[in-house]
Amino acid sequence: MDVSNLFHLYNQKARLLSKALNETLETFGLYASQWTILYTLYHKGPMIQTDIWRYLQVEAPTVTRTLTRMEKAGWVIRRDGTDKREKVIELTNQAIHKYPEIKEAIRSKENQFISALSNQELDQLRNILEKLYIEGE
Amino acid sequence: MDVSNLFHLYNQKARLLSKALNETLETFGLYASQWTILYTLYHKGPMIQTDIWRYLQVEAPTVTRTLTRMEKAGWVIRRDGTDKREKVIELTNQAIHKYPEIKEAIRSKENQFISALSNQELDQLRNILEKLYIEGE
DNA sequence: CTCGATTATTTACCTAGGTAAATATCAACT
DNA sequence: AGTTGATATTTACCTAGGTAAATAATCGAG
Repeated sequence: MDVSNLFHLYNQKARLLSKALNETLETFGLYASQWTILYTLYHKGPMIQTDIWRYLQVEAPTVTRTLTRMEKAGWVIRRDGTDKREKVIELTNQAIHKYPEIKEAIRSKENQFISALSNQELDQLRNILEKLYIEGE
Repeated sequence: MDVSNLFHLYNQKARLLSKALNETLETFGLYASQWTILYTLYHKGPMIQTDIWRYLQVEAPTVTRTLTRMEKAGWVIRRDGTDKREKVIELTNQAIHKYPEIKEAIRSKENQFISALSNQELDQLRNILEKLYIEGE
């Protein structure tokens, strides 16, 4: 059995899910990738950029750029750390204030995505995703 | 149970899988997204651009750009259709010749990705992915 | 204390995806 | 035949991800 179709399907769905989520977030002037940073900062408090990209498993330049856009849009503030190489990132009051509303919109959309799945299937999916073997991860 | 982590995990794996596949394809001077077009043309023969993007479920400009890069790299040829609006895309001899070797490299890598999964889990994954509900799809 | 290595961030350059709008061609109808 | 509407592709402008290399600041050993 050829497994290529499976990965093609996987990637296709990933794209379509992001696209749909971006449409939902458009109302808030936010993008899915920015939301993952907002979400992380909301739950973990102020963080160094390095901690953010390591946690999210993306590269440093990706976070630098996304934070620049988020700063411009008023979601985060960049503060110099005591270690002058570091930048401490924290949410603005506006971001904290709007968080619950955005979170609810996303919860609703995500529930729509999985509306045809049983709890057992959700467990299976999580389990399978964690078992994917990616070298160097 | 919050389902956000599940989607975060899903997207993270999607990124890491693409990254790993791109590393494998680097030897051939090819990228994962270009491979999906090469693969499609190899199996379906010459296609109009519109047929390609509808089949792959991406937008037209995405295919325009990727084909431009693939043409420059010598993987495809763009020919004018009888309908002068259309461009017929076909693989070069070079692309057809190299296909088996690339296909094998990908097959090998993908088998590594799923090496910890049973056949039952592969079926489950395919089934779950197809059940994801994305409006407008 | 200074010099070399390490670490944090940024910059420059690449692929890939999206939307909105411009072009160009075709089709169909009066 | 000319006009109108639809279709195929492209262009311009945006976000997001990656690598390699440049900067800047810190750390540690001698």
